[in-house]
Amino acid sequence: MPSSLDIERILRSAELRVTRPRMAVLSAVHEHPHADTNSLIDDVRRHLGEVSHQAVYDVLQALTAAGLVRRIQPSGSLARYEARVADNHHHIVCRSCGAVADVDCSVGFAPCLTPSEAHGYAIDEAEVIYWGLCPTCSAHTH
Amino acid sequence: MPSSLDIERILRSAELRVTRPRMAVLSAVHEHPHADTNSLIDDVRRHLGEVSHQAVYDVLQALTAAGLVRRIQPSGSLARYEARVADNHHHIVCRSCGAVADVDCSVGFAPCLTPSEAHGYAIDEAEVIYWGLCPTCSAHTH
DNA sequence: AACAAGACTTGACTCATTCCAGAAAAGCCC
DNA sequence: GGGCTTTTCTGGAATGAGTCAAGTCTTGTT
Repeated sequence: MPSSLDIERILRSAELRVTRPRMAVLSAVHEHPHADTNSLIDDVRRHLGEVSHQAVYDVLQALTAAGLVRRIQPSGSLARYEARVADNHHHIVCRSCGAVADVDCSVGFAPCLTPSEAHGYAIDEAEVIYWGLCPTCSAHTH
Repeated sequence: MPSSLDIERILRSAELRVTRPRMAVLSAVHEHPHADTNSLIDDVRRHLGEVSHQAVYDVLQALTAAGLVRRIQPSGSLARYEARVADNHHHIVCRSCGAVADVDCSVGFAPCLTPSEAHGYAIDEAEVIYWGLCPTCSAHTH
């Protein structure tokens, strides 16, 4: 888990100003991968006291634009954020409880980046989401 | 394009009652693949006159539950529906205008259904979304 | 220390989607 | 076809994530 000095260094290396909300949000994303925006807001407030939700939205957008954080949004769930970026991994989402887990790329490097027919699109990313039931939920259905 | 008789047959085969809104919605999804809910509402009203948006939402949910229609919702766009189901195809989404195109499965049958490590999840579907720029938008950026 | 650019706060607002309760229609049995 | 049950449709109001805009405060710099 990155120390607050690490966090600061990460922000500076992305040429982002270092502010308390930004530190807190980036730490929160590192500590709680796949957390949705509301959880992050709660977590940030737990550390800093009152922070406007708008600030958190802004920060998340800035971090995403800077590539420090990745936004994922499986159908039907809220926006979630994670700090693992640039390593081409994918996600498993539980249909029942919405839990998210990481999966490494199944077919080696940038596997699915070549669809059979691209219709003239210039493709730059292949996002893979596996749907299923997490261990807990599949246990409950028996 | 299915005739209204086909549409009726499809509904009955799924044990759904045949109502005018359902016929209209299912036709609209067949005619406009990847249309969002509002476009579908407009289209249905063009054919039937006034129909409550609630009815369209209900019908879409019923059709989705019955497996006659598939709901897709790429990050940041509204819910979209398509009538191609159960053939394991994927989508290309334009980052700029949100246009959606179909792509057949890149690696043959159910390709990505085997992640390297499933974390105990029981996986039933692999959803792949390719992100990029559609021909029109990539032309405009030059 | 002071400046300019960039962040944060506040509060109102948008808009897709959902909830609710009553009215209407469809399917089914006779 | 008529009556009964069940499901669907209507209309309006509510929910809630996310956005906008104007003003104030910070950060990093000169």
